[in-house]
Amino acid sequence: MIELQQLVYFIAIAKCGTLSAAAEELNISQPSLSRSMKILENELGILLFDRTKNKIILNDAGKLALSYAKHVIDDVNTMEHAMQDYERSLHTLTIASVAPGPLWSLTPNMMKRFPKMNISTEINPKEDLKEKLTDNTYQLIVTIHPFDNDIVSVPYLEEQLFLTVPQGHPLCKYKDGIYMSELAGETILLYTEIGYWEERVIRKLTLTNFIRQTERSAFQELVRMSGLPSFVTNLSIKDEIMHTDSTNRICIPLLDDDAKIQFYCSTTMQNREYLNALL
Amino acid sequence: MIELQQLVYFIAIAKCGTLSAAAEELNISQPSLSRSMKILENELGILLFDRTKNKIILNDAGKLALSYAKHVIDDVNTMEHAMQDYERSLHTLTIASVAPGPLWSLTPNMMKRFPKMNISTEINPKEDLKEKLTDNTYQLIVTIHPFDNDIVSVPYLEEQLFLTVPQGHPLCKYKDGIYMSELAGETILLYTEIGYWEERVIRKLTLTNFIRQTERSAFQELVRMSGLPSFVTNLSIKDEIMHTDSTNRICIPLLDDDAKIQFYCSTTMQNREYLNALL
DNA sequence: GTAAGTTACGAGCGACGTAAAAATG
DNA sequence: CATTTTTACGTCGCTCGTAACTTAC
Repeated sequence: MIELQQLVYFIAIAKCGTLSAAAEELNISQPSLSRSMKILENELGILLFDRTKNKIILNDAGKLALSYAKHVIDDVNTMEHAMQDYERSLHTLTIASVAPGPLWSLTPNMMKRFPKMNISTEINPKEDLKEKLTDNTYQLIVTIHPFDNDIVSVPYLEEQLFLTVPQGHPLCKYKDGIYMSELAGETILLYTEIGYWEERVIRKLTLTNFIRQTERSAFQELVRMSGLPSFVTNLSIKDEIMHTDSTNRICIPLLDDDAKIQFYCSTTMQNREYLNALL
Repeated sequence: MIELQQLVYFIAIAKCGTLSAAAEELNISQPSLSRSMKILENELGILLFDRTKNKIILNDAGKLALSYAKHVIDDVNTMEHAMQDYERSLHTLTIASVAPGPLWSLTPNMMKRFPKMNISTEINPKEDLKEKLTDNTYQLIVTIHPFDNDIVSVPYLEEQLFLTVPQGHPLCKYKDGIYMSELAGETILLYTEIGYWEERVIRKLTLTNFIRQTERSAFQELVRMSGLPSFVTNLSIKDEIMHTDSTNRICIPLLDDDAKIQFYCSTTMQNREYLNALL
């Protein structure tokens, strides 16, 4: 039987041009390499090199064999990588959510519950979460609706949108609640990485001016320094409370139905142990 | 590095279901097989089997690995066969001719000149001989025209068509020569494997009746027994002369231009040594 | 108890490296 | 004379097989 190592050696010789150079690169002795190639030639039943007394070069058969050998080695490498990827996937829990809020508690929760797993999270407001759950791209998804058909779903968290404004801001008069329609003409600071909230609320506020900021820390700095209104939710408020206190901002609940989302956490039947933590 | 043998073992286990059965089939001991699989698992970095104390079955990773392993082994087998085919091709001289006549002398000629080669011959009256010479399907071709452009051609033989009839047959009056047009209405025995002659002459004799025979010996028997006319050529006549004598048949040359063919023997530049024998 | 898999141990084959030889430019 | 390949030889390691052990049906 051909040995893979022989093929690797053979490819190295083709690449390096001489036995000596290839042996150097392969960290083996040159006599060993010479022998290996003779054995390979015997196994294939055909000479792969034109040999003169002090020169050895691929002949036509060698060139033919080279293309096959590369193919075989490529396949072996593909196999090894595929198996490594699969092994890694066994230790990776990928969570996708339509909005960031649920991940703030779900991620640490899962890290504690499955300490040996690599937790990978992703905000994906698109429609393909269920599909990617089924094809195992994701093992856990957070959406705004439950699923059935071999998918297990549980209600997870409810997220309520608030507007925060500094003390003394004109909007303070709505401190018991405000409707989105009343934000027309206002300028509001907006953190951009909010997933489905963008589509759910922000796109509808066509008469409101937004100052967008993608960097979380820069956004928080702007909130503190500018005195402009911004959004928070019941889920984000723990992060923001420090700033809320230090700047004396007040939280105004948004009263529209759209300002409240019930999230559901779903996974496949075979991964349902991931949901036990939430029951 | 993975060993191909390990993959072969692995595939055998998947096929046989148990280590014992696979070891039996592979003609190795079962402990050896058990060890090989553990080593393979180590090399791939992932367990391929679910092991209970006295049972071992492929897990999901194993099923994944199996498909890759089969692919790798297939490629190796393909490589081995390709190299064997190539090796064989180095020892095979394939000659194609548009008609059988030239092969009767060319084949023994080449066998004597290249005694280590396997000589393979083929009658091919189609237009693709030059193409198949270039792609090395054929190494030597016999056609009715010479070629140029990296192809070496030499005139080889001239073949002249004759009609043989028994003594006393009405056509004997044409013993100095006959035209094809004068064969209208005659019934003639025809050996079918005549390549280009079929198209060159036979198809044009629309008013002549043919009794076709594919088997050479049966054809010769028919010629001897029936007293019907048949065709011979200057190249075939050595085979037929015995019958000609024993049955007192006479040969009548066909006088049309079409009844004479000049053949050319051609090969590629790299194989031009094959033509040296003919110069 | 039989059949299957794993562990332990000893033997043999094979691959490797060093050293030396042969050949070319 | 330097570079390259091949041959010879001794050592080390790997794989194999036998034997013994464990476990399940």
